[in-house]
Amino acid sequence: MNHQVADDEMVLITQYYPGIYTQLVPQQGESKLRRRRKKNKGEGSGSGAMMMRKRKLSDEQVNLLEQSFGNEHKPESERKDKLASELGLDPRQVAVWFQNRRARWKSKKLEEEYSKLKSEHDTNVVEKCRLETEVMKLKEQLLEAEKEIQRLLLERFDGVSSNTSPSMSSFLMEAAMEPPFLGEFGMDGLDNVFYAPDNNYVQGLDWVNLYI
Amino acid sequence: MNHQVADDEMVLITQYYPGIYTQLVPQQGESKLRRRRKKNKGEGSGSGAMMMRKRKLSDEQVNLLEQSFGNEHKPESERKDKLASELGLDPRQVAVWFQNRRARWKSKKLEEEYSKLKSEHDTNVVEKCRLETEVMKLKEQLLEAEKEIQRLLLERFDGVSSNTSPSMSSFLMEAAMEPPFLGEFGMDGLDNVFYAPDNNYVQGLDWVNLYI
DNA sequence: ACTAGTGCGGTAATTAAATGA
DNA sequence: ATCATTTAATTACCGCACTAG
Repeated sequence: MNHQVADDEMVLITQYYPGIYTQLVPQQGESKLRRRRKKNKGEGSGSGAMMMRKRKLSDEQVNLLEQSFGNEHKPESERKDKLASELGLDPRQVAVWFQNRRARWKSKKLEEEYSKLKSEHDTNVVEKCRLETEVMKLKEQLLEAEKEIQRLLLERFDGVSSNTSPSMSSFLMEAAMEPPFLGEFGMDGLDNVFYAPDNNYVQGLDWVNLYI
Repeated sequence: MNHQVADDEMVLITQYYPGIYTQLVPQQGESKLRRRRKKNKGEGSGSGAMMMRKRKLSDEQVNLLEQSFGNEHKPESERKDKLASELGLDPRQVAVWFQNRRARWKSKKLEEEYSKLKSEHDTNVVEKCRLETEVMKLKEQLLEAEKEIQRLLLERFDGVSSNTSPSMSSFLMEAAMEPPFLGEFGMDGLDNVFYAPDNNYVQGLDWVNLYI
């Protein structure tokens, strides 16, 4: 009960209001090639110099506006004017409403995209970790296999290093002779495309609440 | 030189303004354990109902406010009051300014965090792709190695399937007998921790400009 | 319990700069 | 190139919630 001075009451304000945008403008054909009247002649609607300013649209007004926004975020001026007359609002107010609504929509979208991206990112981090482990494991197995092959070959020829499939053996050699457990795997053709910050710290949305 | 219409002019407005917030509060000791009782006495300051309201802070005022914001995002009331008197502003305006500034800072921070996260995410996607390829390659090699081992073993015993190191062989078997070229690798212990949308579409920031 | 003070989210409105026809 | 519209940034206010005395 501390500040109900003039909640959604009228507040007297000396404010020039944008013209009346009366729909009784001589309709000059097109929908996009007219409309000016910024230098409003204050007398319009309110007639007196003072205008009443309602601060906060009624639920009904908001509902209709919101519904229209659902249909199209950026309606034509004609649509806006029609809305204005239907709602008993100044066309200017409707225009302003849509502008602010778009801005709101945008930042909301940003937040949504952020959390979506965040969860995606997190799964990828986990996945990446798993893949790295997988690679290490496979390299180790490959090394063991190669050792086994060497053992079998040596056992067979006892000192001679000629085998039956040289191309495959060298192919295996190449892979198995890499130093295992390294975490980096060549960066074959994708160097320097992105810098890799590699900071896998997963912070929540807490930063929004700490200033400094 | 295009918009000096009435930049920092005055506009008459009927607005009750919160009291004067005199800075002559008796300082009661601590820095964190006081602060309450601003006793603003509403009718104060303006007393007359009409107030002058400057419609846009001067550069100087904004500069000082911005500087203060750099020091601390959420200054004490006393600090705000001091600022107000230094700048010739209503303490209310200063409070409002800080509030709006914080909101702005927050959404800006959100945008920054978003693009940071985005680039991180992109590098991870690339990395993940690379690792998957690596895994496939290694599995293939492992399969080849296992075939080679089988070949050598068969060649040696000609029909009998007893080898010299059974544990290692089964260990290799397990890995090499998985169907290669599959793109999924077990999901060992990490199932259902995160749902994996797996949509690697990399959209830019274009969505911000398309409504509908 | 009561009350004042503050922060925050949401919203309305205005202005400057960018864009478009 | 003027005029109209849109976006981004600002300023301000309300309503709610929380906190502290």
